[in-house]
Amino acid sequence: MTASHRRPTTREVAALAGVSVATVSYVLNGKDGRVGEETRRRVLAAADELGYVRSSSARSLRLRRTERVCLVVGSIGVPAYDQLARDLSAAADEAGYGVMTIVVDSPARADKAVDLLRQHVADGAVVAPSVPLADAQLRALTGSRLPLVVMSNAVAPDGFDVVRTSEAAACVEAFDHLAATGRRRIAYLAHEHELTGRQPSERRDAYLDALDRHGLGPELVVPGADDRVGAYRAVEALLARPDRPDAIFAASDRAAITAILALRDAGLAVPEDVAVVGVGNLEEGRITRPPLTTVGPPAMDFHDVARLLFDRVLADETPFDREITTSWSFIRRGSA
Amino acid sequence: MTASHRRPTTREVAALAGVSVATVSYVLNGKDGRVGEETRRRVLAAADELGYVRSSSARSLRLRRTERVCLVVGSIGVPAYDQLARDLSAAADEAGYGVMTIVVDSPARADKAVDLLRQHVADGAVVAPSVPLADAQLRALTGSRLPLVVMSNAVAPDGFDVVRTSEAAACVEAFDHLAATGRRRIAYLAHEHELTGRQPSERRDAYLDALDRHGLGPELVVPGADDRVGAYRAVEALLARPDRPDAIFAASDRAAITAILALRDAGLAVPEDVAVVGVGNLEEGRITRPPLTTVGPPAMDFHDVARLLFDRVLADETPFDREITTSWSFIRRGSA
DNA sequence: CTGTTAGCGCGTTCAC
DNA sequence: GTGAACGCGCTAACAG
Repeated sequence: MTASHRRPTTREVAALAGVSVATVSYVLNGKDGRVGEETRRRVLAAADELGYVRSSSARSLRLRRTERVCLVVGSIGVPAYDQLARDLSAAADEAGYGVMTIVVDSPARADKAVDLLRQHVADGAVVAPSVPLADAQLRALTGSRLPLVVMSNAVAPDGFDVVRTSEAAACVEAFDHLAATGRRRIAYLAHEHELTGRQPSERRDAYLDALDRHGLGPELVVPGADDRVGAYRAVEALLARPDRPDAIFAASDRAAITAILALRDAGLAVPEDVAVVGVGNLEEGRITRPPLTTVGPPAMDFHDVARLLFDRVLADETPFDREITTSWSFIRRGSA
Repeated sequence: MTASHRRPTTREVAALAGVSVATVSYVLNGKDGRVGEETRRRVLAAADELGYVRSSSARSLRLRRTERVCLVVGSIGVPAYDQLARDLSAAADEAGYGVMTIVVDSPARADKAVDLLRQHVADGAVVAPSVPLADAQLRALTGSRLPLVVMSNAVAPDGFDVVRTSEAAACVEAFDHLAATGRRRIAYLAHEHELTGRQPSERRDAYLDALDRHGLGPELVVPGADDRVGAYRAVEALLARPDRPDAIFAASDRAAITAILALRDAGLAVPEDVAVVGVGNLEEGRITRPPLTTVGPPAMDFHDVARLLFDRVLADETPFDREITTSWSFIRRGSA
């Protein structure tokens, strides 16, 4: 492998091997049966000597395919997104594809993400931001014929697959359980985007509805579900209130787990003094004392999502739109 | 915007606007001053009408630049990697670049990652797998003139920048502190890759060294630092031993925090019965009871890394190799 | 059966 | 404001 400044091209390999570029391409792509053994060897030797590596841009241009997929998420470091990233990355790897990640944490970034996607930086995308894309943005993407899997409860399949969660019923069940066991003052520990976003939150709607149906006090919604430190502080603040809650429903398991800790640190018993319910069904909920009662899917995995995407990406003709719903349930353990 | 099957090209926009493709390109890239206002408007209108979006592959090919960077990490869902991903993503976003993520969790994947990188799927990369790349792999990458920032204590700059952490001294300090406060049986809660990998671990070396210097018992190294559930189980197992430890040094803060919980659940006092030290200096260590004593950087951020990379990526000529060392310290809070 | 010729994919930019 | 070359790999059609 000779050192040189410009990357060698198939032309140079061909020249060195004394063959045409076509032959080089056939050899390098394993299209054997078209090339004699001896020639094959010469080409490989030449490529090796020059340190030839094909240009992925040129290849993508010619193939009209990038062999990359894109993951659009709301943030990094959230259990569900991380798992999605892992599962998609594993599936991509298996298919010989790469993964681009775009973090969409503002409307401006959403626009930029849509632009990028329309420029065909990837052959398909899983779209799962915490704030769903606008209809117009989705249409822009399907308009550019990009294979798409959208994770959202707010849209129906329309040129793309949809993966949704049916969380409402399970949440209702959780709140009914809290009410039935005598909780009168239920606090809701919310994600930031539930408070600022325009999108409805099934969880919070279930909360408001339950308060209403059971004739329970004024709503008590505070932020703090996004991270553990925030959750701890939020719970501390809740406990300092004169109308201290006797139950906390946290929009994330991480926050709920932290709530249990904060309550214990404050000398309160869970669930006797304060009941705690989380969302997500993290493994970690099994090691708290008491174990965390939660609302969530049977297991956190996104193989389905990855499969839907690659079905579309690798398909010859556009497949029918599909829709998968993951049913959540109320998983009663010890904290409520 | 007319619906059509093939994506429109600059040629078609040019034709519709009655100008040349060169003009279209100039207009679309804001190279004004070369184009009259009226023409400009016509081009823009034509592009809009056709729903023109430029092909990023063609652009990359021509520009010899992908406007993408790559992040190579050992896994997803680990606090430090997640933060790195966030910081890199933010920097990339600002520069109008995208981020590809490659998860390298096996030697085979490392080879594939190096291949991809050599094919120029990105204009530069931050390489930070839990198991460092082999020298030959690094050389293969610098050989293809790829701007590179390597996070590793095991290599010296050589055509790439290196970001290292000086954790040894702080770890030694931590162990000395444990010994000085009378701990005689110190357990080490290790990452899986510390046990299986060939790479030396500064933390564990500091541990072994300390045992030796202070004449402390046989080593007690168990896996469990990788995730919270594993950490909880590992600590339970440690406590069931006849030679129960009186101190636990966990290779991650997440494990250390979990250890505190497990100890409390077992009815033991921290630090009186068992001292706990973590690694990483997570914010979360401030909300445990007692607050977590840890070894780590003053703050977990990777702006430096991102800056180094983009300095290289955006530089006209290859800059000098640089090396940044983040000094860790022993941060004594309540748990030891 | 083995290998070649030649054009294509599409945006960018220099010389006129 | 334009013509045309160029970046580089892929493959259909063709020749020996």
